[in-house]
Amino acid sequence: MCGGDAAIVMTENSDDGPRTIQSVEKACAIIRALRELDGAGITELATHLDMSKGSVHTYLTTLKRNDLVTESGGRYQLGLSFLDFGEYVKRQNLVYQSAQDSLDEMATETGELARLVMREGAHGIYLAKAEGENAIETTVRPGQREYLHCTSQGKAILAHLPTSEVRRLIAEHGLPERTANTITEADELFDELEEIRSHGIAFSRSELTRGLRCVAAPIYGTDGTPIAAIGICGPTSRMQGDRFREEYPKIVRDKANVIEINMQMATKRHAETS
Amino acid sequence: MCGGDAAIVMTENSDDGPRTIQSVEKACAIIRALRELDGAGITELATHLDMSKGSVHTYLTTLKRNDLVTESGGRYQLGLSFLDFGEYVKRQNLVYQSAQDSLDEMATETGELARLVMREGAHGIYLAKAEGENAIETTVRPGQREYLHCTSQGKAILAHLPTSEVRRLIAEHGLPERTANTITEADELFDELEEIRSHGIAFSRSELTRGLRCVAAPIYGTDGTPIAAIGICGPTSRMQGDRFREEYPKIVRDKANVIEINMQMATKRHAETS
DNA sequence: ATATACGTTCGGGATGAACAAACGCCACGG
DNA sequence: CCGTGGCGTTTGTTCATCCCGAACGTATAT
Repeated sequence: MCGGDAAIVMTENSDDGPRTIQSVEKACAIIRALRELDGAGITELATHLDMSKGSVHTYLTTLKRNDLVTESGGRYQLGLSFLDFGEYVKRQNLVYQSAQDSLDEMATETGELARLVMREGAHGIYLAKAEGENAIETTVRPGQREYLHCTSQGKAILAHLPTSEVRRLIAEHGLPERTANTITEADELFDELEEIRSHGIAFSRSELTRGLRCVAAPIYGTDGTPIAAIGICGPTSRMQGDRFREEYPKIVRDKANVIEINMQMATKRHAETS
Repeated sequence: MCGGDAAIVMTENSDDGPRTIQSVEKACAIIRALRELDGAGITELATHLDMSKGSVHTYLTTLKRNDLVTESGGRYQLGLSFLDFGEYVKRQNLVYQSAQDSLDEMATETGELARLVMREGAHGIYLAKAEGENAIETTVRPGQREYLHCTSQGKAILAHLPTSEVRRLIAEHGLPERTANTITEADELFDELEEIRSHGIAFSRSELTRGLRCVAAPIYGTDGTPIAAIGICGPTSRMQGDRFREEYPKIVRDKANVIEINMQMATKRHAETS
């Protein structure tokens, strides 16, 4: 036998779940690092990620060949291809396609800011907005992620997910605190979700930004689970009384419904052509 | 000797240039395929890419863990993280930051569509636009790539690159034909570039879209090479006479200059703070 | 009920990724 | 002018890792 007894070595992915390609994980780590560092050199990345210089170099060459990173003068940065993919992902998204018109209408009818957020796991991802005449300016950027439990739109989604699913998300991600108003206790969250269900609408209470108030409603996918949410956001001063309690909730619910119908029609159309 | 004569095997990356990580190449291929196919199942991808099902599954699991793809009901799609990265890449881009205001001004002053294109290799990447009162609608989307030789903005960049570099690009990519008006002969291209240099401005001649005309000027980076271009685009009917030959070229050149200065100031500021 | 198609899991063997060290290059500074 | 340090790049070798193929479980359709 060549080599004598085979030493039983600790191969395999330790144990953390299903098999993964470690090279791809490393490539993803490099991409994330390039973002965090706003671009970097090879040595910098190597120390940051605890890899050998040679190895980092090979990875970067590969990513560069695939246009995911660019290099100039020894400095590597994320490439503009991401912009291309990002636009693609957005436009190909069914909710985005179906919501565009309704968002615009919401904005012009209310004069405020209308927003679309989509769920991905425990996060809500801000997809699109439409600005009314008096719309506030926000620093939120498309693609930005935020935990569902700390935005009104996120809570609108959570409220209509199965309780077991919500518990799973809490167990997995906890309830990270974002501002002093963030709900950090599970019981408190469930009370709030209960209230949202009874109203059919989620209100925010300045959880992320002081003085900002939102009215949000969920959008259901074809499978009956909430997959997104739309909302109207404005300053507390204008988001009050009847408008805040009756008018805007009605608008938001109506538009959410229109969007759902648009989505259903689009899926039907798609099924027919294939 | 363990194993007898070692069979000399053809390992290594065949020969095509520098070493790359093949797993990462495959991951990139999968990402591209998911885009082409607008999402796909595992078997579909496996046949499309000529890989084994098991292998594709492992890759997709890895990409899913890193939020680059999402899965629902056995159907895999590119994830919304790309939107996040795309926005990041855009906003972190120095040219984009410096050009925003100038673009808006160009649009309001002319009433037409103002555009910003950035170079990446042999391609121009459409980065941003500003719409004037009468701006035409285009189907071009941020992040979209087009060869430099078939847009006015691309030619504005080419004209001010070293001739050797232009030759290299032609040798590597050729001059693919996009419409009947595309320049496909190197000599013809060099004549046109010569003319652009003498005017200091690039005019389009409906190369990509019938009835569309542009006036474009390059934007130089700190190293003295053109790295981007801005342009005013409108219908041939309005892009005529003095406006087309004098007024708009002047505006475009001026704004390009402002953008260059903005960029220099930004880099200086950045250097100081570090 | 049977068959087909699909996603998933798993072992074993070949391939390829990682390391480390050396190299070339440039910019400083002695 | 040469030495020195920092950087990106290259390369040989070794061992881990990824790939294949085949089996399994499940859902859907005939």
